[in-house]
Amino acid sequence: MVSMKDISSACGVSVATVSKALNNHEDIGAETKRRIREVAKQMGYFPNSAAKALKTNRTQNLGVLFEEDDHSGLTHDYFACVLDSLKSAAEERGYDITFINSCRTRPNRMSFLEHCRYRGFDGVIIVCVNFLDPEVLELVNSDIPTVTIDHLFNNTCAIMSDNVKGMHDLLNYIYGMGHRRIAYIHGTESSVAQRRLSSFYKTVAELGLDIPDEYILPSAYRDTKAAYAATEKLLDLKERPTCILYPDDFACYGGINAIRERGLRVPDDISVAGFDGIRIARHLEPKLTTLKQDTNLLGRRAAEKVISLIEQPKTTLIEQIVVEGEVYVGNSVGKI
Amino acid sequence: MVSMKDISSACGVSVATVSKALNNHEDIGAETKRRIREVAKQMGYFPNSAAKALKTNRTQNLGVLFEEDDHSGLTHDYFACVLDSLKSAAEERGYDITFINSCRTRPNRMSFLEHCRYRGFDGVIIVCVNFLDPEVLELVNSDIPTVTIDHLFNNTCAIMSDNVKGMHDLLNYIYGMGHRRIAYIHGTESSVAQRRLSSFYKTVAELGLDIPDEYILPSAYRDTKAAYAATEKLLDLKERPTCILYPDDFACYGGINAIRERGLRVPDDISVAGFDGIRIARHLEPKLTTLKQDTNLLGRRAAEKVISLIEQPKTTLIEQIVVEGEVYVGNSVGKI
DNA sequence: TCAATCAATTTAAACGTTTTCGTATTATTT
DNA sequence: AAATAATACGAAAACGTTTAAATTGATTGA
Repeated sequence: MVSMKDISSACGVSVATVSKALNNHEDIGAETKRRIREVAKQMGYFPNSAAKALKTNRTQNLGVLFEEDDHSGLTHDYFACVLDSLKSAAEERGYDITFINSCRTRPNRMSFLEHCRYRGFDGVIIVCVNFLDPEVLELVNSDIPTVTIDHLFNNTCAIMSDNVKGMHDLLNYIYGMGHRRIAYIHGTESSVAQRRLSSFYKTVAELGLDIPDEYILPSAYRDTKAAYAATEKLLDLKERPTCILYPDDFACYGGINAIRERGLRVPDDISVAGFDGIRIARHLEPKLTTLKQDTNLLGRRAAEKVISLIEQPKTTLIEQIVVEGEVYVGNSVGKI
Repeated sequence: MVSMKDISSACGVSVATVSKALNNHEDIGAETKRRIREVAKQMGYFPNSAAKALKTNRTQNLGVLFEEDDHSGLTHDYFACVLDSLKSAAEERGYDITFINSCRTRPNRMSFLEHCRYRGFDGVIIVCVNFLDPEVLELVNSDIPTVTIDHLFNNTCAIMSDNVKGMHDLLNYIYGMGHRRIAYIHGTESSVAQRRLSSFYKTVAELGLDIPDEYILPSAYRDTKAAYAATEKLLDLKERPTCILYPDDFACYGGINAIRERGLRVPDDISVAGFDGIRIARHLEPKLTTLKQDTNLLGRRAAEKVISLIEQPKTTLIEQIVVEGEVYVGNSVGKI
């Protein structure tokens, strides 16, 4: 590897001059600068990130925290899309992305925070994780610039997909299609689930709908079996709903299976709506009517925010950034 | 950050002794070692990876190269699953994962190889990329231990999903279900596509089938529209196939749409089979009969291989590791 | 003309490790 | 008891940078 020393010898200047020339400092003569840069390029010089990091305490590297346990992180379309966009946005700004989470069963493993310190991440983005995990809290409460996605801590920046407005819009669309008996099979155990559920209640109240309790059923995210079972319950009701909302698109297909199994058609006999807007749903029949979350913007905002926390810590607000989604109109919700 | 110096002061020994104690060198007394380690733990010491890397030229960090252009990398179920498993396997062995590819439009961006040198990756895994890209070649031809997935270079280790056997098994299954008129809408422009196609020809020959030319149609991967169009062509034939193979599961649903649009049912009127085994396909109707590639093993083997190239360069063979998939029997292929 | 200012460059220390080689102490052999 | 070997530890250099402070030489102002 060619180092600054090599360049300095080649140019007959000191290493300091080379460093300053390459970093475009003010106090180096224009001609010297030009010469050094030319030689550097020609010799194929590239900085050594480790040395730079050691000296500056900056790595230009961001840590990303993803849930490992159930492999719902990377392999979940929503989060994968967020990560993809996050990554692009970070790279545009010269930051690389490294995964934080190391498997928990490793002997002598580091905590998330320890791992971050070890690697010297300039900032951290927490994408999808159990937010009650003590290790996550430790990380969030550290002095490392942190941004969370879809979860609100009191001392970090959060990029939030607007689940409240999302549910509101989706419900209004469905209402607009003439539906009055709307059931909601909702996710559980996350603040996102809570927000959607309360937005559901609020919106049906606004719309003056009277939704019976048995129309509201809990079901895990991305669990087609559970959604199937919940759907069956709804179909067994004497007065069955005309439209069913699901925790997410994936689960929605579990519900569709239950519906079809009874010889009912979507959307002719009963309508369904998903949530997320996973891409494959646009290519299947029925094309899911769903709330498409703006994964691209979510990832991008997260990267931008954490980088500005790193680079302008004073002027960057600790705030909650809300990213709106939009109703994607497929053909799973019919007109009544 | 607490450093070795802090520990050395606290213990009244030299930094060298601390380093050796923590790295479990032979020439440090048992009691001293114990004491140093205890103090280190108690002071919350963790090594500084940058300093360590600077000194040892080892980062314990692997670079992963993913295609960016069409975002078919991270957000593609197959590759996401491979990455997920890759990541777990690497982390079990103490290696972290960082993305290599930085966006190509950046001014003054580094080539892949430059990026790897800059970050000092100990090894590289190339997952999904245009293998003809000069930058990829430069990387592959460098002295950095490299493993490719699903592509064979002459000088690197390759982890290959067994597309030949996969196609063979899938065809045999379909044949076993009584199908004789089997069409293949195949992917293009990759060695994977080539291998599958030649395995298709070989297998139909073995089976003594006579497949007319018009049963073989090209179509891009994951392109539902193209698959739809190709399917229509097949359905227009005077003697239509009884089963259609698709480049991948995603595309297969495009084909299913075309079939259903004509009032035909899968698998009663016509059968279809996918390739990949993306998870959602098991939750949809029809459940795709497909060749499920072993993404878990692919990722794991890749991580293991690159790490052994790093840690035992002498004894590690440059070889091709083949990972078999298996026919996943859904209900999209019917009995004839 | 002499000090003062300024621009351009260098010196040297520092970042936190690892590692070679040397030294001091103790144990073993003769 | 002396020589030798083994054991435990330390000194110092090195890795490739950055940066504060010092230095040099030229230019300016009075």
